Amino acid sequence: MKRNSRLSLALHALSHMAYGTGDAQTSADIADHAGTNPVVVRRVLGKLRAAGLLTSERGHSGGWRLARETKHITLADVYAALGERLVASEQPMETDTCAVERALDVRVQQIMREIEESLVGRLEQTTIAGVQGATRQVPIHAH
Amino acid sequence: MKRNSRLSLALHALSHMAYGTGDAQTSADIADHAGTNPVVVRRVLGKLRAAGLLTSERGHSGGWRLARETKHITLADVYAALGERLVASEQPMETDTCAVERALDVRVQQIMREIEESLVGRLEQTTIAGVQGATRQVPIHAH
DNA sequence: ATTTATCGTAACAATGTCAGTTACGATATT
DNA sequence: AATATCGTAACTGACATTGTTACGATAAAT
Repeated sequence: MKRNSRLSLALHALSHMAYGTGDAQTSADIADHAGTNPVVVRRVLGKLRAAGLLTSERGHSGGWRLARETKHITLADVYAALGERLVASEQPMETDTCAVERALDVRVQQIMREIEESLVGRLEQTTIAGVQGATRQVPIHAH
Repeated sequence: MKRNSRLSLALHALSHMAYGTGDAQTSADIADHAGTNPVVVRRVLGKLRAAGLLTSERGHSGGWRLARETKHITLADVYAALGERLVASEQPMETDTCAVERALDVRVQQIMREIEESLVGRLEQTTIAGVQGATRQVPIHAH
């Protein structure tokens, strides 16, 4: 895995769990399916749990479960849970530049925020059920 | 500078040049204004030149000029020029997973591409003139 | 109670990306 | 000839990210 792997892994895991039998999915299983490591899975899914999208249980026969139906989880929820800012950044401004430059900075950051908001708006329009459901419609070209 | 600094720097430089007197702007000047280094500026603006958004001249009294009016340069042009992929990635799929997993992979990547396209659609709606023009309307709070 | 399976988390290594920097050649003006 | 500027390579340091090992905490199974 390489870039945007957290978001990609989260979508993978959520979609996969939606297929599950109702049993909890272990991080080892999810890691196998997603081609990564159990600790990495726990790291990422831990954020989703903190956001109330998943629950986890320790101990024997523990693992991960969906906290709600996938049709009530949007990509924006996942994005927010991971705390990613693909476009905008929340760095404070430098104060040692002139007023004109600062105004330009403000404007550029404002534009970035607007784009970020637009992105989130788009993410709100797709649910995990939408991702997962459509998977069935994708033709599988087995080589 | 830290994150998304290339895009941010590009917007900065373009907006700044739109204010210029018509003289070419040197990378040193732009670097000063943007709080970075001339070489970094030349790196980033070089991509904009390759995309036909800017021209540059070597030698004494050389520098950078806009290749078109700022109202004919959209943020999507800049984004494309920089070759950034904020959302999607163009990495090839792994072939050693099972068909179901591959189908899920395909679907996740498809979703990412759709989001990327949506982002570009949003970027097309704002021009550099829009960034620059609105700057005048932003109140300057001088501290 | 012991064993086993699982999460939670810390610590570390390997890797990759990126901005910054120095240096120097090429080129164009003065 | 001197000067200013871009173009580019090479290197460094900072930082982010993933993978990995290790180990404690917890809960079920026996």
